[in-house]
Amino acid sequence: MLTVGEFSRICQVSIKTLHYYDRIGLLVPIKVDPSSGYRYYGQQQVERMLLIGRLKRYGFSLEDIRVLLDCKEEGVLRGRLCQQREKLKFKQREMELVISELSAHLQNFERTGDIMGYQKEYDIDVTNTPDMVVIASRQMMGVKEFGNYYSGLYERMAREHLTPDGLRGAVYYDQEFNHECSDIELIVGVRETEKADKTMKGRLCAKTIHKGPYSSLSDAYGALVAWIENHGYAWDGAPYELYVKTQFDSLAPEDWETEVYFPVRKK
Amino acid sequence: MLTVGEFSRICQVSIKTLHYYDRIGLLVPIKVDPSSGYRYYGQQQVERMLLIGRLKRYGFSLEDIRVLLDCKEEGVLRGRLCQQREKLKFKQREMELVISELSAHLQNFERTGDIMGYQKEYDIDVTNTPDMVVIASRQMMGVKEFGNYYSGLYERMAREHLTPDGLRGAVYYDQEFNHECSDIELIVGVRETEKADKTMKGRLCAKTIHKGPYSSLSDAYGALVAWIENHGYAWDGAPYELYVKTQFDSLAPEDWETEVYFPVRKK
DNA sequence: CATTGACTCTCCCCTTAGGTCATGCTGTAT
DNA sequence: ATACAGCATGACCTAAGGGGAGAGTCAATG
Repeated sequence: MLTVGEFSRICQVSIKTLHYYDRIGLLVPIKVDPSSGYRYYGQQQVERMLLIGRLKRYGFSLEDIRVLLDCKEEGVLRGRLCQQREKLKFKQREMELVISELSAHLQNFERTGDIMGYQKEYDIDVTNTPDMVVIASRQMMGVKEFGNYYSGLYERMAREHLTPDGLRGAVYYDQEFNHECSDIELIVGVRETEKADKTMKGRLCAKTIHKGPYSSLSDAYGALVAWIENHGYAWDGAPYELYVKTQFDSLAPEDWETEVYFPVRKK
Repeated sequence: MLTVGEFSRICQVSIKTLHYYDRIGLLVPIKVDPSSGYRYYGQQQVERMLLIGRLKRYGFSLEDIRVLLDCKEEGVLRGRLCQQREKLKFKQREMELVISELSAHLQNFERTGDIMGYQKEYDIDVTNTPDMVVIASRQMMGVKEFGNYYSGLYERMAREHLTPDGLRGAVYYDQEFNHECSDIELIVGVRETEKADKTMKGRLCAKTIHKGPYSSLSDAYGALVAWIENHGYAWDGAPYELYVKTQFDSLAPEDWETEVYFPVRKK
């Protein structure tokens, strides 16, 4: 039997951490002296503690770890580990992207001496957009669930024998932008007018093209809004994006292209 | 002038976030109606908000960002960006390591069906260690500051014309392990007995070799402690590590080797 | 003018994974 | 018996907001 101090030295974790793990039920001492409250740990708990440390490095939350360790099915365990590996790989790719973004920013900064320089390079103009015949799916959804809902639309297209015309986009109806859950309508352009959900009437829009990953899309929004204000227009309806070049064209995120439209009227 | 709602839609951040940024002084509306408390933002603040979002992606804390944006010197700004890029690259390398560790773990798990299998592969035995003639530097230090203190020792070796014998290690005196700040003594073996700080007398130790990055070193500690208990020995003194193969031998972290020693006596 | 509905305000509590005192009790060695 | 190391609990703190309650405000409509 080991006291907290001994146990903490062996496992290389702080006593506070052990107190905490006891409190949340992740690692409960085998014995607690009822009169003094002293905690005593057993040999075999060293193993558990080390495993906890490992899983923590793998990026699991303590809650996840508790569930994992209490779960006896080997398959589930293996599944969760695999899944976590994929998550880490994904995060790594994301980080790669951020680094390249930062590098580009730095270059731009050194060239122009303006820390916001990159943002002024949007070409913006006002056009009358053509009508778009689309099927649509409007829902409260998070930005990350786009994939799920899009696949729903494509499934439906297959079922109803619709022909895509290459148009893909999203309309943002929401008043306030919320990363996790917003009122968003995904649209896919189709040929069959009669079977489509609706025709989005052409209208006057301020438009620009955003090149690069979606993480910096809001730069385009900012540029557009500034332009609209400065050129005597007023914002008039839900903005939308069309995804012109994306990962589905097997392009790297730096080469993606997104058109951003803001419906406007002359002030 | 824009209301919070409008501003939040344009910049794609939540109203809550804007409230928060106002509160911490990171982005203060150009006007606040004194009677109603309503916030009004200006055009030019869109730019600032977007830049904040960017810097946040780059991994800066909001406090950092506030300082950065208020700092007018271009050089400082560029320096911080460069520095942050290096930090991100470092984190990326670390993540790479974790992924490879997880992959190895998974393989081991699938082979043995034992989630702790990897941990049982330490070869442990008891040896009488030889005397070690060392110069030493004992301090409260964090694990990450090893580099600083080691370089101090090497500097001193150069100054006093000491000859290293290839031994490098650290003794852990502390009762409780604390990542940030522990009582650790760094030691470097030298040839000149008379000029050395001390001779660490050889004595009975349980020993094992840990292969791989330092993040999983505590596995070795755990294995040793379990072994000591199970084989009728008692722990008797401050444990220490010797770094046998490290990054200074230009090896990848997977190939590093560390010897871990626990002084023991027969029970 | 009054009402409605959308918008906004502040205030308070909650999250993760513990860290940092402060104060008081316990165990053991001398 | 006493000193001192070790241990306990509890309160408060972190970063970056999210969620909700309850109340006030703005603009358009009847």
